[in-house]
Amino acid sequence: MPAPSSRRKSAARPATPNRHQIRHQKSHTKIVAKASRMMRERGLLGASVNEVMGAAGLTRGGFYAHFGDKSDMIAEAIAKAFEEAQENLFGSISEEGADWVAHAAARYLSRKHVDKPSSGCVATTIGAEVARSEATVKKAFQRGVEAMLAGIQEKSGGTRDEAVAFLSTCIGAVMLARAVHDDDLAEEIRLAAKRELGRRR
Amino acid sequence: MPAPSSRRKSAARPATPNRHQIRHQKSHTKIVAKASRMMRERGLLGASVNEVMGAAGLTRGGFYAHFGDKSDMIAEAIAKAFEEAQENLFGSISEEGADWVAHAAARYLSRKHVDKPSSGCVATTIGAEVARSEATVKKAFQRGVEAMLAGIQEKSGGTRDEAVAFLSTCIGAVMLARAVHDDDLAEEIRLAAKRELGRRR
DNA sequence: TGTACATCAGTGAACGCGCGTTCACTGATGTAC
DNA sequence: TGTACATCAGTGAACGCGCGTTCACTGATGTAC
Repeated sequence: MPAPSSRRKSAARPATPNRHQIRHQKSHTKIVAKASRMMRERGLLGASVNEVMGAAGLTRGGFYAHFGDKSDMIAEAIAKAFEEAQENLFGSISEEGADWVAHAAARYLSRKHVDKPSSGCVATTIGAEVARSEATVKKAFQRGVEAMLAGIQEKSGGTRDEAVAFLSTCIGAVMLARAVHDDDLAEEIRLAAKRELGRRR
Repeated sequence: MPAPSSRRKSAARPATPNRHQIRHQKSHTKIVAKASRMMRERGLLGASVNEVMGAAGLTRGGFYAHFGDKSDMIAEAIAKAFEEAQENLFGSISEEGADWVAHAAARYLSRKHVDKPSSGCVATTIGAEVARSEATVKKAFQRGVEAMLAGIQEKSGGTRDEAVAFLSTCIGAVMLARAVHDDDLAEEIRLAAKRELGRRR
């Protein structure tokens, strides 16, 4: 759900927000930002309400003035995470077409992305948990995936099928590289996927 | 860890197991089997000791006669799950080379596999959780991944890079298809990945 | 401008619950004589 | 073959803990006169 955030029955908001509203909005933004990072670091279950609120400088009691339940927060955090990740991973690549694909693959399959899930792609860290979550969460996830696919297809100039395969390969490879025990194998997976995606032009 | 299963300091086992040992072994096998399914259905955290033991027809107290801690059980369950999944997904495909790839992709990316995670590939369901788990678990996962990669490369006759990309694409696509809200989009992702993998020969 | 009351965002203690783990135990099986 | 004791696998109550959620509250801000 976008944001039924307010306690009130929500009569149309006045043009200029007052200080209560500003404070609420700032807190809301901070909670979602912290949730979106913590979620990627520790998973949906690992990002507990108490800890997310603490990271945002608040206490747990205030949570339900912002969200109906934990799933609502997760849904917002997913939307935020997709925006951020799409910017980090695919933003400011000047090339287009086949060259874009190679650059995007190199960015997605960079050592940095594998090593730092907290600012990376949501799909690699919580995809499986989303699959077991309720509709609100799955819908937010779907919107993010569709945005990524649309972006990939536009920039790469390829088919929809190619965009799907590209994203799937990226996600699978990063997840495998993170899950495996030895760094050598992790690197091998990462680099193999990067080479394979770079070859397709 | 393979199986430090016994309570005793484990003097070499006698050639013929007695009834105590048979019972213990049967329970052990059943616990691991239930864990391996439950884990894929609900995730590592979702497969609680209590519920796994209950599913195996036992009570929670007996758990620590079989495993040092929950991670040990998870590690064994992962090994079991990889064996089972590799048989289900890639077993008995008579074709070889490029034809094997198309058949294996069709099997991995089947509607059935997407709809039934409990007997499917472990990587799609718990990969991200494994990445956050301790060494025992990651090592078991790694062994499974290496076995799959070796199997793929042998049967497909392709390069190691191609095997890595193939597996990554399969895993990413199935995870996405499960996580997304609308069935239409799920099917699109599944079929797109299947078509793309089938084209490569 | 000054006062009295309403409304707001956030606090912190409390709730019921399920988690992983421990431990004194029970009843079946194995072993020694 | 029969008896006494040891050893086994599994039981079930109990532990401390963190979870999501609720609620009476506090102090800051907004509003009416």
